[in-house]
Amino acid sequence: MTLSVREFMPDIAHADILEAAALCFMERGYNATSIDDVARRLGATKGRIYHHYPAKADLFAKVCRTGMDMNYAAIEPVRGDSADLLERWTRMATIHTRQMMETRPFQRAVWEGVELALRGSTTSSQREELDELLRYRNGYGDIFREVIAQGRREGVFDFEDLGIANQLMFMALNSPIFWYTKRPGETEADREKIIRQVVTFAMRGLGGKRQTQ
Amino acid sequence: MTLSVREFMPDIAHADILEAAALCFMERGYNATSIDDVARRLGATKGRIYHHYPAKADLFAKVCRTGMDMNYAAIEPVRGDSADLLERWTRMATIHTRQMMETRPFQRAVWEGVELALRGSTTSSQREELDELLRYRNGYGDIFREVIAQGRREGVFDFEDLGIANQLMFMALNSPIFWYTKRPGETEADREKIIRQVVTFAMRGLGGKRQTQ
DNA sequence: TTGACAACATACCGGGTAGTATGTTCATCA
DNA sequence: TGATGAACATACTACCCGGTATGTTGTCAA
Repeated sequence: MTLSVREFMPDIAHADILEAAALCFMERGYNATSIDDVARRLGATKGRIYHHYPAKADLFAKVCRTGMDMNYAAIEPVRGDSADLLERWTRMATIHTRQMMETRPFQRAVWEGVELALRGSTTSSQREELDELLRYRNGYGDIFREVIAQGRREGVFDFEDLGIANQLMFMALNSPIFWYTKRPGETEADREKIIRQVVTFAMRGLGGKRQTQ
Repeated sequence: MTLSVREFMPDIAHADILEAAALCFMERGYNATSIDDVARRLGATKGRIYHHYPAKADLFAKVCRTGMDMNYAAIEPVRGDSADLLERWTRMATIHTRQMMETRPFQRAVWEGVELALRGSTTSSQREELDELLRYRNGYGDIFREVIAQGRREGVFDFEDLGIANQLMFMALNSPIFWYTKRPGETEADREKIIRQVVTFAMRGLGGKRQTQ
């Protein structure tokens, strides 16, 4: 049961702006999105946005950070779970994948933000913000990394290089941000079926010993 | 044995420009890359580029198409392979993954081009070029899709939805374009080890019955 | 040797956009 | 009730970049 964007946001006015920004960034990418685009989607003008955010880069950074905040909040309940390790990983992966689908605009911003940070060819002002996003995201990734590392020690997972395995796992779990779109008559069962396939693919890929069928 | 960019290109002058453009597009993305950036990398000026390409979009499209050309050429030899189906898939996947690593700048352009095409928020002039790239790329994807579909019928693969399985498979096989970087003292054996892990992950993810260890 | 053309370089223009400076409205509170 | 400031809208500027128009150099053929 992940959080909706609005529920998670304390400030409603900001949530409006952030949602519109996230949608624009998802549809056109950071560079191709103008502040006027975001304002137009809000039915407002630049003034409103620049009143709350000093620069476009700050707005983007806020969208990214909000996306990661939601991810952290979503998996927090199962982190200290005392369940079987493979079961814990499955819960985490399921929650994560669902998160990718339900908050897709924010997660695509995170993806692009990480790409921008890794390229590193930006001005020093937004450089720091993007680096912080990268650290924030790596911290999140480490949570999964530790689980699959322990899983390998316990013999429930089987892979060679931990870094590569983690990358491949996240590529699979994150992939819905690229190809998932909510269909008109889509039910909760449909979504669960998609999530199950993604999680199963990743688990098998990691050499998981038990089938999550 | 994949083709190098220069070997594959018939026109040398064009290869210079395309390589420089691919590197720029990889480092900064399409929108953030100016024609002057590409020219500067070439040690030239805009004039040289605009003499050969009518617009920035055409240059980008050519880079993408070149990337796909190389992919098609690389897997062509094993398409009609009479080997065991899982073996054939493994060869194709291995070649594809190696291709992602060796021609990474071009493949990242392809990735961004597909993203741009799917977003569809571009002017009608480059719209047609991007749509053609999309078809070109889908044709390539269908080659793999048919193999894993047949594999499922023969019982060597096991997955639910064919479309989702194909997406997940390509996410894994393509992933090196995001995280792979050639290390200083890297050997051919190192590269093969990486490729093997990627291919193994994808094969297991697809429910492949035999281990490629 | 000269005309013609390819292959560039140089100089310039125009549109789009981030950011700013300046209104304007409305609620709140002394 | 008037002053104050938040929350915007409006109007404007400066800059970057795609594209073009024009100049320059070398080559090659007749």
